[in-house]
Amino acid sequence: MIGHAARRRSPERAPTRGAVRAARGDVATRNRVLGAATRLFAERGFRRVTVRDICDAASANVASVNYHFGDKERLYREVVESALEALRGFADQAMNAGPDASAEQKLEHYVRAHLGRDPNSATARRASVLRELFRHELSEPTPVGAAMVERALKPRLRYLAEIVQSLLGGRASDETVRYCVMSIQSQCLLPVAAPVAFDMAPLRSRAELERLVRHVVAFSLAGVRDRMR
Amino acid sequence: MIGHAARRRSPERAPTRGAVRAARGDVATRNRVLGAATRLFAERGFRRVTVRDICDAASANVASVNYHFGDKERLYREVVESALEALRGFADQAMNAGPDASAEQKLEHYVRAHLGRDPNSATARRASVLRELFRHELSEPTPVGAAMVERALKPRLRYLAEIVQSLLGGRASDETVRYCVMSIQSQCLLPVAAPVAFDMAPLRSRAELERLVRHVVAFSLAGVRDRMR
DNA sequence: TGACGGTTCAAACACTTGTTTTATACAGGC
DNA sequence: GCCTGTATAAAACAAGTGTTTGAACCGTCA
Repeated sequence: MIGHAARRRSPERAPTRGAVRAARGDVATRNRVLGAATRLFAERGFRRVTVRDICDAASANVASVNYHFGDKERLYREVVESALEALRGFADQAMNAGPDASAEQKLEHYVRAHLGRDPNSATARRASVLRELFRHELSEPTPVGAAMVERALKPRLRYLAEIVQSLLGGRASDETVRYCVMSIQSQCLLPVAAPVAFDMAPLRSRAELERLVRHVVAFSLAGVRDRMR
Repeated sequence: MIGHAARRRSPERAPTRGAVRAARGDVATRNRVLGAATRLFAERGFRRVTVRDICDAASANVASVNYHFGDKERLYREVVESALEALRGFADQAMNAGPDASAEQKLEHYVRAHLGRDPNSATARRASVLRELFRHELSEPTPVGAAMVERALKPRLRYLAEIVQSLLGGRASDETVRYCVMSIQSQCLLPVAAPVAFDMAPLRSRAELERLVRHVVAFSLAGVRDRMR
């Protein structure tokens, strides 16, 4: 499994091109497998999905995972890679409140991108795939998880640090900034990471989401400003 | 596995008593297995531990799990049960700041119990077992997880709600109180639930922990008070 | 002492899971 | 036509996993 090299000989040279059959009506098997794997890995995590689950869901043969991706782990890596790629749009949007936004407006925009999004929107769903994958990585770490932190989370923390620094007028220690970032990001992450912990499971109404966003923004602004003195 | 009844016939009547051998030098096999299982489940979660792992660690035979506990799932349940029991001391302490403590002092005491504890203390280690178990439950839910939320988390949220209500002077809506509780508890939980996300992995010094506690308290007090207006 | 009963052990069983193999189908180049 | 390379299918393989079995061990007590 993950962390071990493929057992015997790995098909180093991936099937170069071709997909002759796929030119016709149906989606290429490779894509169907990738799609099913994305859905299932997000639902259950790496270990709790079998290649048979994936291939059944994709109406493909058991061997197709190994044929098209080498092994289960590389399929997982490709799923994560695609999710990270698809998330770029989300991240760009969350970290772009407009050219002349104040620090307060940036913070509100950032929080809203995380908590206030209609869960049925396309970006929200793509973002939620990565979030689910990440959630599973927390308790079931694979070497892939580090890449997710590095590419998806770290940039946001840096962006948030800029906002906080700006709010504090540059008069705070690095440690204070780090703690404020942690406090804010915790509020953005935990409710979605552990919905069960807060009875957040039922999907909230748009109005309720908006009140939640306003709460987190107000709470955090007050918290940060208190640290200024 | 979990969620399914035992396959053939389960030893309904647990081995009544006895443990004749254990009266002597060594710890009873049952206890060794329970201890090893606690450690391993906390480390890796239910599915990623095999009964052979447990029995090896406990220097016991493979059959001992099924003999003493019926099956792997019931062993897990007993581990969680013990952890919940052991945690009671921690919870009592976290939710008892002394007879005449102010709401502010209660909050500080509560936060310190969660974030500011020397990770090597006995209570902290017992609490961390349950936290680890819970962390795994987040991404790999078993029927046992609900009990953990109900018995370990819900009471704390209620206690925190009392503090917040007191801080707000009873002049806030239930929703506001709920959101404040969420904001505070998020800060108490996430850093320990997802240390990798915040570079919190290296154990912090006592002084650093103390500063973190003070930050969370100040940040949260300011946040709550802001919601009062 | 010898039957009894709780306990332990090595081995086996039944099943799952990732992977490999072997065979077949099919399109394009010779 | 044949040959080659790609793609899919069915079956098999090897390792791992939860569980069961049947014998052996060892105090206890009639």
